[in-house]
Formats: sequence, structure tokens, C-alpha cells
Amino acid sequence: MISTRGRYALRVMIDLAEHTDEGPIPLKEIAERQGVSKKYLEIIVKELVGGGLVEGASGRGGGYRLCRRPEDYSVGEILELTEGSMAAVACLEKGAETCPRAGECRTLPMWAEYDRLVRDFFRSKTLAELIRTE
Amino acid sequence: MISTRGRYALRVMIDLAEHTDEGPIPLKEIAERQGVSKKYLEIIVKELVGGGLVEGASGRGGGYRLCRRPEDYSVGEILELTEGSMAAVACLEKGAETCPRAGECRTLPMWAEYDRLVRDFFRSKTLAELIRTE
DNA sequence: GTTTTTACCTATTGACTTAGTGGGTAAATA
DNA sequence: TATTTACCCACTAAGTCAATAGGTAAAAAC
Repeated sequence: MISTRGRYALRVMIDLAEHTDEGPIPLKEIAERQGVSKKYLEIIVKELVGGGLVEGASGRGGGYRLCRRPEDYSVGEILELTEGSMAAVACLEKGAETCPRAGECRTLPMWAEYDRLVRDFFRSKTLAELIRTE
Repeated sequence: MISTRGRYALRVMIDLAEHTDEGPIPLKEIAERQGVSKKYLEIIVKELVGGGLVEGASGRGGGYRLCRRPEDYSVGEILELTEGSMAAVACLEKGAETCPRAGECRTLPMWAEYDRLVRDFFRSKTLAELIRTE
């Protein structure tokens, strides 16, 4: 299940993309528009800054802005950054030691197939596809 | 992320399918074969019994057995029963009240598409496809 | 140069979930 | 009657989630 962390992150990115021509957007504005706690968004946006997806500017007239064009972000990278692993099962997690049963495991191939399916789905979706264009 | 609950449930079902000609299989045997706590499996198998996927027989010579042929179980129904919701996001959960933002939500269509993808994947996989046939 | 506005930082919390364990009772067979 | 099995209820330690609290640093406006 995708948690609020990843979902809010995505909504922040969409909000930034839709207001990209207004200069830096204060988090307060985003929080109000999205109806979400600003304090909680701080934590999430911090990860986006750390991952190099957005950049922040302090002081009056400051706020956040995207580093790239919306079509150059995949939904996958936003979710992977904010949700952590995104692996389907623990055995497939990055850095997980190989399970001793891996060779005879009846389910591992299916989990791997599922993992690819999910990964490909989100990597092929771009931020640009989600914003309102009208 | 699929938890041990659903993963163990699937392994129990596979174990039962692979030893279906040996009569009822005691949980103790399954637990030893799978290298998992028998006590924990009890909780999981209880759900499988409750959902009508397996049936148990008490007493000496008792144990668990499948109610149908392996090709008549989908992986999806096993996971949905033991994992609970399986919905991608809270907004799509069964019984969830419709989000007031649903009409203008930029992400909902994508979550719905993802939900279908995952559901179809697991519903199309059968238990028979996972068992060792050689 | 002070005030205001913004980002940025660390710590804490209550509710909930996960992955079990403990200690039994009921049923069926030998 | 003893043994083996399923079945049942309560408990727990650790971890995660969704925030909140209470600040400091930086940049612009006045």
C-alpha cells in the first residue's frame, strides 16, 4: 500500500508543476491548496530536496521549485525516494541477503515478475502526464 | 509490500498442493518443512479455513487439506484473504468513503489503473502454476 | 538594521500494525 | 484412557505511520 508520504510527495510535485510559472511556491500555499498539514509536508519536501528533485529558497519571496521539466520526472523516482524500498517482498529488497531457500523457492519468480511489473508501471509514468493541461 | 502473512499463506497452500496425495497434512509437518513457527502458522491457517480455502481434521491422522484442485485457486484470492485489503491506496479501499477531492484528483486515475494491474496479475496466477510438477 | 517571511532542523508522541509467543480446550483416533 | 491433532483467546515487544512541537538560519522588505 502506498502511504501518505509518497502520495503527498506526488501531490506536492504536481502542485509545483502546475504553478511553475509563478516563481518559488511557499510550502504554506501548497499545504493550504492540498488541504494537508504544512508541518508534515516539511518532512516530505525535505526528502525531495535531499534527492535533488526540487530546490528551496529561503526568505521572503522564497519557496520551492522543480529542478527539471515535468516530463523529465518519472512517478517511480518520486515514490522510490519517499516511500523507501518499493520492493514487493522483503527477499527482493535492495541490500537484503539472499534467502537460503531462494533456489528452491516456488514463489520467488512470481514476486520478481510482480516487482518488475510495478516498477515498469511507475517508471513509465511521468509527472507531466498527471498535471492539468487545459 | 506483501507481508509474511500472505507469503506464508501461499507457501502453506503450495505445500498442501504438493502433498495432496498423502491425506491430511499436520501443521507441524508444514511448519518444519517451511522452516516457520507453527504457532504463527496457526493464525494464518485459521484464516484459510475461515475463508473456505482449506479444511482441517482434528485428532490423530488429522491435518489440513485443500478443498479444490490447485488450478482452481488464484493467488489473488489467497492474498486478498490473508493480507486484508490489497488496495493500492486508502482512497480505493473497499468501504472507504469517497474522497471529496476525487473529482479533481490528479492521481486517482493512476492509482485505479495500478490497482487493476496488480489485481489482474494475481487473479490470473493459479496455485497450480506455482507447484513443482517434475 | 530590524522585522517579516520563508526554509530548514531535531526531537517527541499516540495510535496502529507486524510477527510472533503462551497457555489453554475440543475433537478424533489408537 | 492416552495421544495427537485442530482450534481458540489473550498478550507482547518492536517497529512504522502520521503527524506535532519548538526551535534556528537565511533572505528579502521596510
